[in-house]
Amino acid sequence: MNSEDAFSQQPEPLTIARMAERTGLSADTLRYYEKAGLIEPIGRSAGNQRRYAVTDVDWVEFLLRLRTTGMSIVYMQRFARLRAVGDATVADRLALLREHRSELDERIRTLRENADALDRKIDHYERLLSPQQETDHA
Amino acid sequence: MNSEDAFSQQPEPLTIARMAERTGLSADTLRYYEKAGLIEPIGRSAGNQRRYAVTDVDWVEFLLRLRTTGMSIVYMQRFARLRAVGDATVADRLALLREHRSELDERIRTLRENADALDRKIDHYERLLSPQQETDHA
DNA sequence: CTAGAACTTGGAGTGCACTCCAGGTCAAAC
DNA sequence: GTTTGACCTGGAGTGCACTCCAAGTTCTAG
Repeated sequence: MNSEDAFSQQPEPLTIARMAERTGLSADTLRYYEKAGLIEPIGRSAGNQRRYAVTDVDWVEFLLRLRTTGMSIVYMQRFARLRAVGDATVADRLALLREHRSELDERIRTLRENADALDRKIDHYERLLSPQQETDHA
Repeated sequence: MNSEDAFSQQPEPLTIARMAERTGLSADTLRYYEKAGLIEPIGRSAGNQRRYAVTDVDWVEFLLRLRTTGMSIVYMQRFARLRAVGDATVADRLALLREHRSELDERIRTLRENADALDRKIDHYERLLSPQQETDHA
C-alpha cells in the first residue's frame, strides 16, 4: 500500500508470512528451503527476523516451476549453488536446464501415451455399460 | 510363444520372479501390492509359493499406468476394491477413471505451461551467453 | 509499558511408496 | 541326504519433502 523510499534500493521487504502468502509455500517450507540452500541466506531485521526482498519472489517462483515439473531438491540445490557462484556458471545452468527440459518432454510424452491407454479403458467401460445408458451427463 | 493346453485354463503360471521380470516391479513390490489389496490374493503352489496367472500381468500393467499418471495407492486400492466386487461396480469404476483422466489432463496442461516458462528461461540464458557462442550443439 | 501475535531455532514426527532383512520353508541338483 | 537357491512371513528401515513442536525472542497495537 505504499511505494519504496528514495535512499534505499529495497522497495519493501516482506516478512516470512507475507512471503508465504505470495509464493504459496508455508513459512516452514521457506525456512526449510533456505536451510537446504535452495534460497540464499535471507537478510534479517534488527531483531533477527527474515526480511525477503521482492526479487526473492521471482526466484522462489522459478523453484516452484522446477518442482512442479518434477525436479528433485537435490537438483535444485545444484542449480542454486551454481547461481550463487555467479555469472561464470551460466553455461552450466543452461546445460542443467536443458537437460531438465528434455526430461520434461519425455515425461509429458509418457503421460500422453498413458492418457490414451486410459481413454481406451474408459471406452471399454462405457461399452460395458450397455449402448445407451447414461449414468452421467459428462 | 506357445498356446494354452486343452484341459486347464491356466496357460502357465508365473513365479514371482518371472512376474517381476514381466512387469518391471520387484518381487517385494509385488508382495506389497498384494498385501495392500491392489492385487487380489494370488494362487499358491503346493509349497505355498505364489503362481501368477498370465492375466495378472494385464492388471499390474494397468496399475502401473495409473501409478505413472500420478494416482496414489489409496485411489488404486479404491479401484481394486470395486473391481473385486464385480460387474455391479462398473459405473463406479468408470467414474473413478474419468475423474483421474481429467486430473491427468490438468496435470499435462500445467506441465506444458511450465515447460513454456522454462523455454523462456533457457532463451534468456542463451542470450546471456553472448550472441554466437556455441557451448553445446543441441 | 504490556499483551498478544509473529517470529526464531533445533530437532522430532509424518506420509508415502517402497526396500531390506532375519529366520524359516520348500524344491531340485548333486 | 545335504547343499543351493528361490521363495515365504512379519516387521524394521529408507529417502523424500515437508510439517510440527517447544521454548524462547521480537514486533506491534493500545
